[in-house]
Amino acid sequence: MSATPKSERTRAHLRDVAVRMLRDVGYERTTMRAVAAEAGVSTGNAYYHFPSKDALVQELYLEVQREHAERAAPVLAAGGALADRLRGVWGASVDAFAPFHAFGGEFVSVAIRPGSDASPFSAASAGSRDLSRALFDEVVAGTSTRVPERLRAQLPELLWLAQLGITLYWVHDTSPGFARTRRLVDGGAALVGSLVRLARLPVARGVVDDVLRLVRSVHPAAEASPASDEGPRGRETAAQGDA
Amino acid sequence: MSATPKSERTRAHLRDVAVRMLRDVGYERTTMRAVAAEAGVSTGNAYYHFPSKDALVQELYLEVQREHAERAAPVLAAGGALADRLRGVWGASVDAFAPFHAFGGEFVSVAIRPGSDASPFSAASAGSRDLSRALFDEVVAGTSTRVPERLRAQLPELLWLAQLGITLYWVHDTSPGFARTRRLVDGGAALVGSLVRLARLPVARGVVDDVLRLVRSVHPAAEASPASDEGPRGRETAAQGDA
DNA sequence: GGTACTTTTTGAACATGTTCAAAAAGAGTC
DNA sequence: GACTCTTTTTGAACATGTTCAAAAAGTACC
Repeated sequence: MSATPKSERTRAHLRDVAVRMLRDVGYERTTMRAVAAEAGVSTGNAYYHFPSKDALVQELYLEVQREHAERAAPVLAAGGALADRLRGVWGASVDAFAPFHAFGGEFVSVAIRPGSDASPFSAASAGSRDLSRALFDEVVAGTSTRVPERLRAQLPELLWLAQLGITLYWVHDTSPGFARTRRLVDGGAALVGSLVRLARLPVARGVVDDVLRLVRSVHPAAEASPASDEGPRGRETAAQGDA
Repeated sequence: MSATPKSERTRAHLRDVAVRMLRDVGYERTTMRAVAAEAGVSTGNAYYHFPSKDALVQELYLEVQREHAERAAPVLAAGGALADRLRGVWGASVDAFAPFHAFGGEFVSVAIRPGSDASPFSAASAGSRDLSRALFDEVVAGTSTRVPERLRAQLPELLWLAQLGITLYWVHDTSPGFARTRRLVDGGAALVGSLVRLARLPVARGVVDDVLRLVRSVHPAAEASPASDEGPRGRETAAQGDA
């Protein structure tokens, strides 16, 4: 781990400078030359420690995700209804992401590119992704709302995907105080509550099963209908959805 | 319109070369210098006719959208159940987009950036956006399925947003023949059919209204709760959702 | 056809992300 | 300390998107 302490210090310093710069002046104006200069090393050296600019952005994501988790913690500790927990966790993301809204578009643009290390589905993002996913496992696990057994397994992932969708919406949201995004969060959370309640009714059972089956069949790690689905395909990374 | 015929010819030639190149070698390898050289003009001249590389990508979108509309036409002409029409139109997009899958990620990345001309919500995209939206107006208008009145007004836009989501999924889809995306299309279409049917039941009425109200309240062109919502904000363009 | 004006075109220039060969610094061994 | 060998660091180089001042071509009017 601590290869050479000297090298490790250079790396850490570069990361700190980069994260601070990304936060303060955005993606575009955070040039590799500027980061390197600010850190007191050469441009090439920055590339020795980080394979690309995206790799630096990745470090930022990790910080933001930690911030989100921290803000969500009290909500998760409190127990309560699913809708309330969801509202709390989704809402916490709006607060945690707020400082980055000005450059959110740039970050999302970088993150959405399939090959990008910064993609929420990439192997490189495993760290921040797992952090974020765990929040929704906890949302479901710790709620007093009775969640039908059939739903329990897949619900957290769906809520995480919804989190991505909300973030995508937020990036485009220019309303003061992100009022629209907050309406989306509040309404969405309430809706999920209603739907979960509704899912218990016999009329809904068919549709619920359809949805769950569809989600499963569409999941990259699918149970594979024609057997040869996820075999010798090495380059593929983790999960992916539609956000 | 036909300002100077000479200038117009240069512009058209640049556009044709660019679209062909984007189709054949992708976004990155289609450099402005290469486009200009291939068209037999200087680099600066390309910038005289198109303000940015994104503007050229915009031209590609228009072509692809036309292709989609063309493939969807027979389905739309045929009438029938909502689910079938949807499956046809969404499925047509998979076929129409297929030649660009290799570079789909690059295009989406460009399109997702809020300020970008290539964004599906930008003013510059009005042309291709309207083309695409009209498809879903027609899907709903021409179906034999009985769609509850409350739904009719908003359904087309929701389906269009779903189209964006499907495209986003497709971009990440590495399964052979886009099998996963096709499962998503088939399952999604069937699901919409079921849900519309379900929406007629009294139990569902409450949730349906919640959804519709939420979508409205979250729409940029919202009826504005605190009155000062869409006032003196000139730079804002058209609609936007979460895809 | 010449003169004033606008539109179009050019090519050099700039800052960017990234690469790379070579230099410098470290680490281990005698 | 000198000698290998690896790790780290450097700075110049490359191709990119974009800008810009100036040249060329076109147009309108005398």
